[in-house]
Amino acid sequence: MRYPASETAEKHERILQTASRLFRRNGFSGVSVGEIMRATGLTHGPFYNHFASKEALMSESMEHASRGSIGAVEKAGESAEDLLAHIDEYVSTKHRDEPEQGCLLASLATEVSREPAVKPALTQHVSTSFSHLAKVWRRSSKKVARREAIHALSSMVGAMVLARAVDDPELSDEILANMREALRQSIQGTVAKRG
Amino acid sequence: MRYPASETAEKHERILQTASRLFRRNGFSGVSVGEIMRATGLTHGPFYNHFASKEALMSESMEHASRGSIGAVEKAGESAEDLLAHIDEYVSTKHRDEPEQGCLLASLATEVSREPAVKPALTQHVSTSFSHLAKVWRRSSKKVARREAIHALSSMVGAMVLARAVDDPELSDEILANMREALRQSIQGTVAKRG
DNA sequence: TGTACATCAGTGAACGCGCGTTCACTGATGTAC
DNA sequence: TGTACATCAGTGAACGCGCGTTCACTGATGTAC
Repeated sequence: MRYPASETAEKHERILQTASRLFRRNGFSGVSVGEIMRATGLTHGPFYNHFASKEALMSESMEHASRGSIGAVEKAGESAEDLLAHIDEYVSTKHRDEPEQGCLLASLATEVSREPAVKPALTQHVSTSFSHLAKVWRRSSKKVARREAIHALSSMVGAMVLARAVDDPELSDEILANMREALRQSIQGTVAKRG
Repeated sequence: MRYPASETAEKHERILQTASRLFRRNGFSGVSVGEIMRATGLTHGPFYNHFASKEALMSESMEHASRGSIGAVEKAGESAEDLLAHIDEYVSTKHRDEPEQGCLLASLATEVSREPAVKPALTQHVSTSFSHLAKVWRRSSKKVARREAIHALSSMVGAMVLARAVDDPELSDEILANMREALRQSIQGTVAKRG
């Protein structure tokens, strides 16, 4: 049957929202189209009224998640204090235990490296993140600022990936606590100096 | 038909070898049992003479890959020079482009975080790696040594994950080059001091 | 304003496919005598 | 040393299952007159 036109866009949005959460929790290959539609409260058939394929949804949901989180990264780039606050949130047990609303790089980057269709969306997100974060080192040279931004973001992603993959809760907590401390030291050291 | 007993152990080893390469290249869910057996030169039936399940193979192949690579990590822990040499190999375009013989953390850690059966093997690998790498900071306190080891390994893994996920070759190269430089700076700074 | 009809998002059964896994069977090897 | 037979890794057809995707159909909505 036909439905009010106004609902279509809203449903599209809800599918994206659900997909981006489920993908971050279980990975692209760990979630079926049917599951996403069921979780959205629809049957699986009309999926193809909204998206050309699962691959297309993967890419769009990545853009959706990026739009939803890039604001926090921008804020983190405003000052060393903002960056340190962002790091404390990012490199936390809460973020480790709740991937579905967390960083898309930590949950999906490895799978994206095997899914060419999703790479452009992720590349955009990474590139923008570096630019935002580099602003923290505005008193240093562009070269140093960029290097430190890359170092910081890579460390955060790597620490989260390892903390989630490890079985031993103590080791996992230790990875996060040490990384927060290491980043704090590193940032306080580099932001102060001129490059 | 029955085959010489001597061949059985050798075939088991070959399956592990093939699996650990294919898993690192395409991920656990990106490789089927049939593909692994075919690549090993066997039919898929006898797989279950060697392994209880695909999950069991995933775990054993992780241990196999760990055994094959932990020596390089041990070597890296011998001195700051050895660590820097290891970093130059690890954070390289060659390693980025050849995941099948590369670091299992960079290729598989995210998937392992959703595969409880494989976590113990990976945890062991991570734990041992930290211990080996921490030796580089033998003149610092245990606490600082461990923190720097965690920082270094997480950065390396994170940089590799991002470099592989990104579409733009220039950005990817830039991530690697900057991370090598950032790690060099960081290690030269911290190894020199006492903690 | 009321009526007739075209639209098209949603429905849900069905498709082909590849997956992990099972199993009755084969036959060279290894062993008992 | 020679023969008879039990062993068991390898064979390959077959299994049930869930996947991504398709499609003939439905019927309330929006539109033409």
